[in-house]
Amino acid sequence: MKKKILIVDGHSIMNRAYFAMPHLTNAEGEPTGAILGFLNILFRYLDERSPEYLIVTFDTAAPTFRHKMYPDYKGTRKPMDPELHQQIHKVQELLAAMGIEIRSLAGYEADDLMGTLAVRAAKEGLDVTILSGDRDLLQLASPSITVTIPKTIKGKSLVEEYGPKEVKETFGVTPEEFIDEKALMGDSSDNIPGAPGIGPKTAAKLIEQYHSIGEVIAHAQELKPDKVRRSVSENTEQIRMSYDLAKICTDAPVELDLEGAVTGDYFNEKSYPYFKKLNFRKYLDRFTHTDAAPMPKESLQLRPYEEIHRLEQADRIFREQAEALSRGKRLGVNYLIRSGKVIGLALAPEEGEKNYFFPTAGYFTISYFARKLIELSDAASDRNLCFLDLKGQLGAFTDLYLHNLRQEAVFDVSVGDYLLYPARSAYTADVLAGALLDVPLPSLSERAKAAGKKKEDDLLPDAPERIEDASQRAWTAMMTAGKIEKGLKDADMYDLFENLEMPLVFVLYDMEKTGVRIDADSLKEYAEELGKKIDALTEKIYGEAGKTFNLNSPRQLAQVLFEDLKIPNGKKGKNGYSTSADILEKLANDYPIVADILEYRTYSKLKSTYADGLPGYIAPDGRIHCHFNQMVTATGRISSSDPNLQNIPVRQDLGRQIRRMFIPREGYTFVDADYSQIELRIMAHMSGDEKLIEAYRSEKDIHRITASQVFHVPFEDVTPQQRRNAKAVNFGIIYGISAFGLSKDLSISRNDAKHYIEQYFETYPKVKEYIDRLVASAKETGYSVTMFGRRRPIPELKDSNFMRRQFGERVAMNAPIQGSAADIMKIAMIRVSQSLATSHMKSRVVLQVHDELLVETAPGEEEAVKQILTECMTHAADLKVPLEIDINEGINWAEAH
DNA sequence: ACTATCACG
DNA sequence: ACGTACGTGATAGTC
Repeated sequence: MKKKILIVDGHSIMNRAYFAMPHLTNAEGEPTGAILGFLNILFRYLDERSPEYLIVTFDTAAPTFRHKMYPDYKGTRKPMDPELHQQIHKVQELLAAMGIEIRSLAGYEADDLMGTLAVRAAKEGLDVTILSGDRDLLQLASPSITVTIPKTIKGKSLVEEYGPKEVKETFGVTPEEFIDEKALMGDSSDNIPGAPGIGPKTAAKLIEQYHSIGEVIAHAQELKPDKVRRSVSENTEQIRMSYDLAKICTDAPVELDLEGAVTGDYFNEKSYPYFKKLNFRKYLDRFTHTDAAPMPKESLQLRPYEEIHRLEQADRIFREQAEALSRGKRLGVNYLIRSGKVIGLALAPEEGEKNYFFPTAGYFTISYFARKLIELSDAASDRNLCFLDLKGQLGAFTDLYLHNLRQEAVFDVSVGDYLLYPARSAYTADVLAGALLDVPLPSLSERAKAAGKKKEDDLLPDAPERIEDASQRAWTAMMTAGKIEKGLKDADMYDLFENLEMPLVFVLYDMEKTGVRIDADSLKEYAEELGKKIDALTEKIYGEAGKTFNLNSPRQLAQVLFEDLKIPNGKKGKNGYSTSADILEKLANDYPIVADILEYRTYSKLKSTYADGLPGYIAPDGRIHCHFNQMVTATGRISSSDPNLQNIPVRQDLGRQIRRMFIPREGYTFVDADYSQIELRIMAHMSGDEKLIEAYRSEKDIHRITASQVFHVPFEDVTPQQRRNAKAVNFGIIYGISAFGLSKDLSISRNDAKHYIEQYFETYPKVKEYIDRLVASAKETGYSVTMFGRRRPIPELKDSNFMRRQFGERVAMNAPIQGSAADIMKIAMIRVSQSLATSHMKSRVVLQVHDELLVETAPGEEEAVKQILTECMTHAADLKVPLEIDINEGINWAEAH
């Protein structure tokens, strides 16, 4: 077996990866897509073939010998996208850290370098593969040199491999003749002139007949037609020069250093920080050890932990830390919790060289921890008791103790960092340590993999990896708190953090802990009914289609509707026909099968997501405890998951039945309050448009008033159609208006939509000024701001891509409005929760759905709850228009809403 | 793991 | 010429 060498065309593979991959970024917002694509292509080959040697080549910026020969060489080439340029630098650093041989040569292109290295390696008896995105390299194919070109067809990555035989078969010329062909036809991307008037077709024909430019030129006079004959005979010099430009040099002044090119373990200590920074999970999982060498610039050292078993020792440590906290020093705290059970507590003191871990099993109780942490919170002189994802930690306290924890002493770095960077994918220790401290901290799942486990769940509850992880979480909280605090203060968001987001952590924890009761029996009955309807409809649809197929498969459905039944289809999307509701609705009147499918979709959604899905979340207490996520949305809203209780059906009767199954505990009732058009009211307030403000003060149907004013008709004469249109425009403004979006929503022409928008802005000129101001300000500062100072960075506004820039503008219009509404609701929630607590009421907020709060109300507290909700919600902010709510009581959620 | 679809505000 | 309404999460199918 011959030994194998892989020679990679760095630039061209990066280029290919850049255009094939979506725009990915790491935690710092730096582009990483092309690098990931590059690695995917590279490792696809390495994993499959395991070559003994590997060299990656890159071009240099310096002019090459070709420029001397022909100054216009590559003269028409556009400058590289800066986003790609940046990544080429980074991939070179990464490859170097991995220990991969990188070669480039001033005065020569990577092609020449590859050509030379390939020929020398072949001479050494190696089996050579060149990996390039570029067909130019095909001229190098020989019995021992294969040229491999990665291809992406419909998202699938494949490779094409060319030896001399494949080149001849595919292109009809030998590798050597490739050069001759190019010399004749030229190459616009490299600005190689070739023979004017001779394109790919003619060139191929000439080479097929004469095999080389020498022969073509020698027979110039015989060539036909006249045009070709003249072009060749008048441009012989230019053709010869083009040949020299096109020919890849195979005797560049370089040595083939096989020793440096030996392949090895690329997932090593040196490369770990680079992968960590890039945040490529796929490759991070390949590391078998996670003790990374520090980054070159890095001086921070990770700390070891000491496990404490003796009570006196623990008491002493807590005493010392209480004293340190009173002096303003920080302390990082992290409970190790595993499926609800506390395994231990980790502390990371600001002073000292080690962390501590206190295990529960046989040594300490959770009451001891809770008492000590309460003492620490009392001792703290500042918000210097630091946590990471505090809400996830509060379960380690029992209710009584939690009540005594001094909330003003705690700092949740995850929440703080979310305010600064609301677009991060996660706020875990490894992400924060990487982004803020430049420390490559392994995630727990990496630790698990390095310990030989398949996933982190396979680690025992008290595995050393988990303890180490807890210790580093505490450390990360302690270490990042200062930077985050400063960041928040510099951005004028500390008040928002202190008085809104931090108190909200406790409110959301309470809501999750309380949960909401659900009637499992009714849900089951409902599921059975739906099942019958679905079965009947399925049969009916199969009959109409004349065949059976999987109704849930959009692909198969599209095949049946648009190909078998030949129903006229709107348009083909990227991956075939769309079968989405808005397309099908337009066909439902003419085709009964389409109407049935829409009905089927409704039932099947209700059944799978709600009727069948929700029961799996019912806890032993008969209630669902969803998660209210505080660090997910870019705008400041809360999200709900596991399950999502913010998207329970309400708009249609059948779906709304599910809300009947959300019930209060025995003897209690539900009181539900929701803001009336809070976002439009915010817009009226922030724009200061007198007419719009007046409209809200009049307390009449706002969409009707809008219609009346925009379309110049008396209030009483507004038609339902006009009201609908006005409503759509109102929403459009909030979403970041565009004629296209509005036209699609209303199924009207783009011109009509544009006209509506113009009329709207004429009616409310200050709204126009306001949204223009939002965009201008976001462009200037790079972020949008809500009424309460919450920011959303909008890097899309600076994007080179027009579409993404447009998106940035819509975001700049929407985020302050949606975000201000979220701020106001959060203020209301905190006040409601505090009111209920200080008056020692038993009623509890159980759900929040963006503009709605659901309170499980104890008997006798109904009126008080209504009063509290009304007071807290309507006075959460002082706007130029009233903040109104609708409020109702009922024995289930549907009735209360 | 990604895409299409659809539930909510 | 480009190809969009803003913000979420769950499910099923397909790769």
